[in-house]
Amino acid sequence: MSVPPAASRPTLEAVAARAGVSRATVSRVVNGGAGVRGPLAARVRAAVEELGYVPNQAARTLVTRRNGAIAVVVAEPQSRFFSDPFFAQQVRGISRELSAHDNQLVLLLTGGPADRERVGRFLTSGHVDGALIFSLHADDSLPVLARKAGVPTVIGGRPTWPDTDARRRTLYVDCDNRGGARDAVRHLLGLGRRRIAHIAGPLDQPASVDRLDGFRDVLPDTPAALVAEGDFTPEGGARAMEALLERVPDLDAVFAASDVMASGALRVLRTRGRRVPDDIAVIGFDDMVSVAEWTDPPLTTIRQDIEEMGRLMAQLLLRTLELQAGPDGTAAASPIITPTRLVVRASA
Amino acid sequence: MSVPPAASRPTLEAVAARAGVSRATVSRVVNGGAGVRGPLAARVRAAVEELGYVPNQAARTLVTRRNGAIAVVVAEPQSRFFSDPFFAQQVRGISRELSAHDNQLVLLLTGGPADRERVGRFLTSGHVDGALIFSLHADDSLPVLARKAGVPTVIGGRPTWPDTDARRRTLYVDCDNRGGARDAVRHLLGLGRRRIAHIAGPLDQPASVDRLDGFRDVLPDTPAALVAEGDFTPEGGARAMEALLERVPDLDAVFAASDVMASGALRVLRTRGRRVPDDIAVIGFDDMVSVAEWTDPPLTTIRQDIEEMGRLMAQLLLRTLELQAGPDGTAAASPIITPTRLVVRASA
DNA sequence: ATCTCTTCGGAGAGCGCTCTCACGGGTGGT
DNA sequence: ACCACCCGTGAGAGCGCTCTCCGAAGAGAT
Repeated sequence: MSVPPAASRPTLEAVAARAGVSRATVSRVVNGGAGVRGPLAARVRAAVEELGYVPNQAARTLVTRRNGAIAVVVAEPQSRFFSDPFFAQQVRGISRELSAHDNQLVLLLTGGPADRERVGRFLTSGHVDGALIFSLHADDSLPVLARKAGVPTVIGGRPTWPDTDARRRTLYVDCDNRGGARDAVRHLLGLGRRRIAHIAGPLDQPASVDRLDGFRDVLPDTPAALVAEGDFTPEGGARAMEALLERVPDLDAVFAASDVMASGALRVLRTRGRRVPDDIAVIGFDDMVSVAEWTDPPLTTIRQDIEEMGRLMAQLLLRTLELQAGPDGTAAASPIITPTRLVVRASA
Repeated sequence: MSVPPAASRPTLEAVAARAGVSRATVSRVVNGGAGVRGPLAARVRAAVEELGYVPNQAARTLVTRRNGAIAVVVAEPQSRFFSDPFFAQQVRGISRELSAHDNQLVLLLTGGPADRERVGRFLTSGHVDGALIFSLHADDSLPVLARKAGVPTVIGGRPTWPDTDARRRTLYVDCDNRGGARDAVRHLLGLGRRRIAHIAGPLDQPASVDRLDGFRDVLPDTPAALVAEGDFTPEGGARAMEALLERVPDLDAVFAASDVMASGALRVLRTRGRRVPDDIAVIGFDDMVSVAEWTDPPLTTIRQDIEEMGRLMAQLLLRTLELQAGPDGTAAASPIITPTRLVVRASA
């Protein structure tokens, strides 16, 4: 029972014996070989090769307190995770950055609250060096859990929590939602539009709030009738568009808080015989290629580089880990806001 | 440098001191509490609570040689992984089963061959207890790598390798592609169809081959003109359908090796004015809800329970691990073939 | 009341690795 | 030629945990 059935994997000790050196020397060679003379190092490497030695990660972690693995926690129902291209792109960016620094990506999908507890245990028990958390909803306890467990964490998107001290120490990466929204509205103004409406996202999500705020920055006197709340689905966008047309029949431009909602709005406008952009200019947000490029007409939108945001999240976390391990006078890293860019296509 | 900046996490030792018992006793309590008298156990649990003790996984792994984590390796470009509902369902099944046994799912996406090497190292270095590998293509080295590293592995789908001894010891979960195909064809025969064509998947994938074999089991004398190869895309299905109509204008039924290809075929038939199922009956494979239920007419198909297959993969792996740890007279587990079921809708 | 059997709890040996420290032999300066 | 110094190597102490002994104590049998 104590002896594993298969031939046990070779240890450092075995390699050392084979090469006729000490454990310490083999360790040095395996970890970069600094401070070991050429020929000796070569002999060690040969022994490693012959025995097919691979370091035991658990033993290594036990002493270094480093794992080489980063958790990506997605607190969304799996269906959402797999269907929304947003996650795909973000994960790709993260994956790329982590690989480049030889860190493994450990993806944790948490469905129900029971899962959440298990994920919490996983994080605290030292499986990973840090965590990247996507929690789009306000009440999520996971980031708090991670903080209490002392697991360095970077959040995807601005947290919704009140602006306490803890909040200010929280790292996150988000795009400049507010600035992007301002650019969108200014673009519409530049086209000579004067009755500009906004289709907002669900206002319990910070991104929606920020985009609405950006809209209001430029058009502070907009009456409430010109703002309708959608839910980031095409249907929600369509419903909002209908409501807006009803309330303000002569509007001449719409800024939707997402491309997907804009596509729903476009459908309604087409049905109603309003020409885009001639009668009504439409502008979206996200620049989801699969959406914005395929609408009719192709959608003018505010581009955010989602993959880059993923990359930055990973980078930020890795840098934090480095600082933590380094000298005590820790200059903390800070949140990152990525820029957005207006992409002009046919709809505005 | 050797002292972590944050307050160090409490160890077993600390809990033991607090509870006034030995390390061993605390360990026993933490691991189920067998053989510790009630009141003492309670005292220990209180100490654990007060100190917020969480076991150090690395230390635990070092001695138990168990990790509580299973890798899911997807050797596909990420775009495919995130867009194909097949993976989503399978991962959901896996996730469910692993969670139920308190194992963590570690998702590894391998894009290029460079990644592959890194994944190989990850597997061998003892980060995980076992691996579930999806490698749809014949030449993939990953399962071989895993075998050499001594990492217990279960493959998703029948392996393509030649039927060697090693192959026979390989565990996998697949659905009864051949039997399902037979059912499909028999159903068409039962409807009185006599000129039945087959749109096959890419024949470098075992699933495609098996489905074609099933087709041939029932109709051994089918001329080559009645079989066209597609590529599991709607366009491929459409092209294959066109070729078949050209070669055999009077065919009265088509069995497509996937719902997605069948949807392409349906489009072509509609364009050509062939009524389904009156003129030509169509039957698919997979029962992808998002496809089969939404075609016009709704698609008769062969259902495979993909989520269940994922669950079974996880189960098979966990059982293998158990056997490996258990008594030496190891009765090996064996591959699993899940049943398929004919789902009759309107198209046949 | 004595002896044996059972159960509970403690002591201690590692798991495989990293890292500090001490030491030997070479180099350069004088 | 000597001393100071440094660089390359080995010895050894843990990292935090599990698990196998063993002894102590309580229960039951005679």
